[in-house]
Amino acid sequence: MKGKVEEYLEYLEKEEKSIATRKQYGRDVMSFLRFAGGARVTKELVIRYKENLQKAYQPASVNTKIAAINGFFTFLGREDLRVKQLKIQRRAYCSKEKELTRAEYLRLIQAAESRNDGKLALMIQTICGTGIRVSELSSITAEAVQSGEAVIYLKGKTRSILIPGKLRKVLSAYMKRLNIVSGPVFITRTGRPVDRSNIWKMMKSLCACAGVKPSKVFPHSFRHLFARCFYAINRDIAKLADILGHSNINTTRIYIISSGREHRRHMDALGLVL
DNA sequence: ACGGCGGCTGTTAGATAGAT
DNA sequence: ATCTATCTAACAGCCGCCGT
Repeated sequence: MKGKVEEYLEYLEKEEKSIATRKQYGRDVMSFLRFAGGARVTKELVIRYKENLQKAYQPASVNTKIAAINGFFTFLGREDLRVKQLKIQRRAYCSKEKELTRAEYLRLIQAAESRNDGKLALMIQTICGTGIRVSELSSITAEAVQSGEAVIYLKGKTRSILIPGKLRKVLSAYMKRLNIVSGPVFITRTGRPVDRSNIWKMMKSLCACAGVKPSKVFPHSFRHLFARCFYAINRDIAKLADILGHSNINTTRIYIISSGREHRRHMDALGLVL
């Protein structure tokens, strides 16, 4: 089986799977083969592997690993070895450990300003003001700011998002100050778009100064804050899905599920317990 | 020391194929 | 036609090295 892994990866490439997927699958298949340790692969063995995974990983992670080896078995023509994924119930509320409030957001911006990191303050506001993903930040170009519209290509599709007027104004001023006339607005001294791991690091470094729990501060939490604020104001989930670039409303629902606190309040408000 | 940058593992967001 | 299971692609978190 080991010899077939290379072929499997080549096959995935021909199937136009992305590099990230191929790397993930390659790693997962190899870790299964290490578990098998050269023994003949049987359904029982695969099931035992699955049980082992469950002890060490989150259910969702177990499922990605199963997806990888299932694909491998199908590639080998061994459908009989495929195992079922774990079932996961959708959460009705999210933990408040991760839910960033508006007040905390403002404190973070202030913290960035006060340490003269205007770039970071603007990057955060750009993500939060448009709802884009951190990897989409490089799509915010000088051209996009001028036209007020950014075209984003990700997850195999393109979409365009609007840059709100106020944000355009502050970004223009920033660009003028740094003499940026084309290409991505947020660049490093080498001229390349700021790397996401650095954005992550910078955001975390603001926490102590702003008095915000670090667990709440990471690039995606600002996208969530955008979604919650948007929904709180106009209650239009279909429109929100368009802006976030979701082709499926179910995905959008993840963003607006109420916090545990709010969920509890709603349930108390029912008044069914005397 | 400090930001830039690449890379690794585990987790989650999000699209899609297939069942109902 | 809609919902769900499955699959895929990205993010989170972290580390280590590098050049300034």
